[in-house]
Parts: sequence; structure tokens; C-alpha cells
Amino acid sequence: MLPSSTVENYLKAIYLGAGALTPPSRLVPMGQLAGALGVAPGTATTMVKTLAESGLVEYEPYAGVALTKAGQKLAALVVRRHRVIEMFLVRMMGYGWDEVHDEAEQMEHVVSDRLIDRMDEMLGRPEVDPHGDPIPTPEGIVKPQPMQSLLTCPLATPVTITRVIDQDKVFLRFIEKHNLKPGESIEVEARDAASDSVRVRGRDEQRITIGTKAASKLLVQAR
Amino acid sequence: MLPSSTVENYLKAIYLGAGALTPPSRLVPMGQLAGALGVAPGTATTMVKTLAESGLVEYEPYAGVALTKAGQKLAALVVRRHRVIEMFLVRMMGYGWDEVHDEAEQMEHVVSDRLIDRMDEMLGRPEVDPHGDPIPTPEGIVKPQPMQSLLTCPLATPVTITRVIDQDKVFLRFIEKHNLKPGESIEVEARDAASDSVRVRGRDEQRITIGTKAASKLLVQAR
DNA sequence: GTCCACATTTTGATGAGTCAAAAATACAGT
DNA sequence: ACTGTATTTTTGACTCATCAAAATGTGGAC
Ligand SMILES: [Mn+2]
Ligand SMILES: [Mn+2]
Ligand SMILES: [Mn+2]
Ligand SMILES: [Mn+2]
Repeated sequence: MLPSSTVENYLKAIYLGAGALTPPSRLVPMGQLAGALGVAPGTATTMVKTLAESGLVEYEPYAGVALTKAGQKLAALVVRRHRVIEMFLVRMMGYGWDEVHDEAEQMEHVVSDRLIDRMDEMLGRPEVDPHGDPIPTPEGIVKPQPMQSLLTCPLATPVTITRVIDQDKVFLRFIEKHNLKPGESIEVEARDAASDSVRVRGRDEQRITIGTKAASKLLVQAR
Repeated sequence: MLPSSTVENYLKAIYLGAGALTPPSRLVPMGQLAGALGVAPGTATTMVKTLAESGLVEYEPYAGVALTKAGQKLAALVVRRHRVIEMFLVRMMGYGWDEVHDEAEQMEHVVSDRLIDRMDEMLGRPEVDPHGDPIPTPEGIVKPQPMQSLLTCPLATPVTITRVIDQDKVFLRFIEKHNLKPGESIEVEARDAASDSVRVRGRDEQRITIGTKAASKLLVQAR
């Protein structure tokens, strides 16, 4: 029996939630999960227990939940579908990068592997989606991307923006407007703890100062 | 509240069922509907009653069900999505016409109007899908196609195949193999009631004899 | 007109997924 | 150790969609 959309959404939320934990931990707390899915805490608990029955997750009461090997594979494939679809919508269908998330959120549960592979082929087998998020292989593997954020990268050193970790439309449009999309070359000029801000020099000597919260969502690679 | 996939499937089945009735009647019998949807008769009855509550259908106990204006519009939009998707998969994604139905059956419930319109635009606003089925407009209107089948068209008169009414893979591959797809020019040479068959002359003087049941599924227009 | 076969509706039950609110638990601070 | 707060789990209930099987209605054959 193939997993329902609901099951897929839980697995994906655990998969994505585990990576984004601060501090990084194996177990995703139920509150986190419930929040990500927009359901009541009790609902998440119940659902996670049935996922554990199915062998898709390991559940430790009062501690949290983690994917099993099987759950991880399934989750990675949902994420693969999501990101291939986003890429397809941007490259082939003329969508903006801030407009694709909701559409992909629905389509990821219904498109066949066949169609995903056709899209992937037409796109030239890309490694990342429009936001720079890595696309898992059909086997569910993601090559780890060693990466720093604007908060941790060296100062006054040229870097390339490779990834934007936030699907919020308004944030994405802000990023686009200030030429901070993946691929752009920039430099962090200064960080100031007191004002909670980071000053960036972008394309054409453009300067912009953003908050540390926003800065942590922009990942870069040395150049 | 937007209709669930289930509601959309019921409305579509009623919409499509009403056209295919023999004899043509306003009301689709519950048995027919249950059969088309693959659910138990009692299930269809229950569901149709709630659809009637919502004002999407008119329900006459022991007689059948018909769409209201509102139901008709919704159903036509589901059919539009289905057929635009099928056309997109064939023209843009390299699918065969016998491979698109199942994929479209799922996608029709999740793709946005925005994406459907983008597909439609890329396809050059086609009037029919790969099987020759008419695509309703965004307003839910289908221009009536005056049409005859191979059973009713004049003998020894050149006609063009315009539509194939059957989504079965095996049947579609048979049709394709014998060059009887929409667009092909043919002539009905003879019909024989005793042998329940129809002899057709197709492309390159090809002759083929098919049963009346199959013949009734091939629609043609005078040329 | 009566009766029968068949279609339809009703009934009672089930599974998936959800919520609100009550109960239990963990844990940090004193 | 004790207590308070935040998190988590439990409980009871609800909606949607479904089935099997019993009850009922319909229309045709005779
Ligand atoms: Mn996304
Ligand atoms: Mn993304
Ligand atoms: Mn179809
Ligand atoms: Mn079709």
C-alpha cells in the first residue's frame, strides 16, 4: 500500500525538520513537527505512533521522532519530487521562484516517478532546485553540501550565494530584488552583534544591511 | 471550501456519464455512477445526497442524479484540467496517448488554474485532447461537436476520424497500430449485422474489420 | 392485478485523520 | 527535594468516505 499524502507530509516534515534543528539532534520534537504540519500536538503524537507501527519512524515518547532507513528513503523521494517540480515550474513553465512552493506542495503527492524522471531529464538532471536546495537522487541520496551562512563565513572574502533556506514569498522577493539569489557573488563586509545585523556588498558595489536572522538563511560557498 | 478530490470525481463521473447514456437521458442512474467510480451502490447514494445538500446536483430517489448549473461548471473545469494535462503530457512530455489517463486522473485534482492556463498557452489553446475529446473553456463551456460514429456515418464516403471514446490502454494501442487515430482519413466500406462487424478502408488502402462495439467508439466527421 | 427480479436505499460499522481539553510528564530554578 | 511552566500524551468526539448486508421500492412479465 502506497503512502497517503498525509503520511508523505509527516515523513517530509521529519526529514526537513531534522536538518534544521538547533542544536542539531537526531530526534525531532513533537511540538516542532506539529507546528511544521499545522496540526494540533496530539494529532502529531497519534500519527507518529502509527508511523512507528509501520516501521517508518522510531518514536521515543517525550523525546521526539526520527526516520528509519525506510522512512528516510520515502521522505527523500518526496523531497526529490518537490524539488524537481519546483525546478520544472521555474525553468519550463515561467514561474517565479517565489511562486512554485504551493504548487509543488500539492503535486509532489500525485506525480508518477515516470513524469518526475521526464522532467528531470528535460532539465538536464540538475543537482539543486531554484532555491539551491539539493535534489535527492532517485535512490534517495543527497550529496552533503559543506556550507556556511552569511553569519559564519569569513569576512571581506568573496563568496557565492548557493542556497536560500526559506520558502516565504515576501522573503524570496526581497532576496531577488537585492540580487542575492543563488549564483550571485558577494562579500560580507561586517557583522555587528549589538545591532543584530550583517552588512553585505553585492553586485555593482551595492551595499545592504540585513538582520542576523535573515543572514542565517543565506548559505554561501567560498570562491 | 474547495471541493475534495472525491467530490470532483463524483461530479466528473456524472458529467461524463450523462453524455454517454443510452438512451440519452438527463438523469444518471446510481448503479451507473457507482460502477464508474468503483464504489458500492450505497456509497454513491450517500455521497449524492450530500452533494444535493451542497446544491451541486439534483437527486431523484430511485431515478438518478443530474448536475445543477453550479455542479456542471465545477465538473467541466475538472474535465478541462484533465484534458489539458493529457494534451500537455503527450505534446510536451513525450507520453503516448495510451499512457496519459492515469497520470491526468491524479493531477486534475491538484494543479492550479494558473498552471493549467500556462499549459494551455504553451499548447496553443487546443480545442481537443489527444483522444479528440473536447476541452471545456475556462468558463466551463464546450462547443457541441456534431458527430457520427463508424456505425452511423454514410457508407463509401470519405470521413475523418475525430475522436476515440475509450481510455483503455489496449484499445488505444490497437487503434494507433492500425492508423485509426484522430486526424486519419478513412471510409466505411461495409457493415454487417449478422457478423456484428464493420469493414473500414484506412490509410494506404489498408483494410480492417472491427466489431460494432469498437466501431461505436470511433467518431468521425464528413470531409 | 400479482409476483419476481433487480436496482436502490438504509443501516450499522470501519478506518483515516483531525481537534479541544484534560491528564501526565519532564525539567529548570530555587 | 519542591514547585511551576512548558511540553507531551491521553481521552472523547467529530468528519469524510467507504463497505456489507438487510430492507425497500420499481417496473416488467405473466
Ligand atoms: Mn518548496
Ligand atoms: Mn525549494
Ligand atoms: Mn483521460
Ligand atoms: Mn481524453
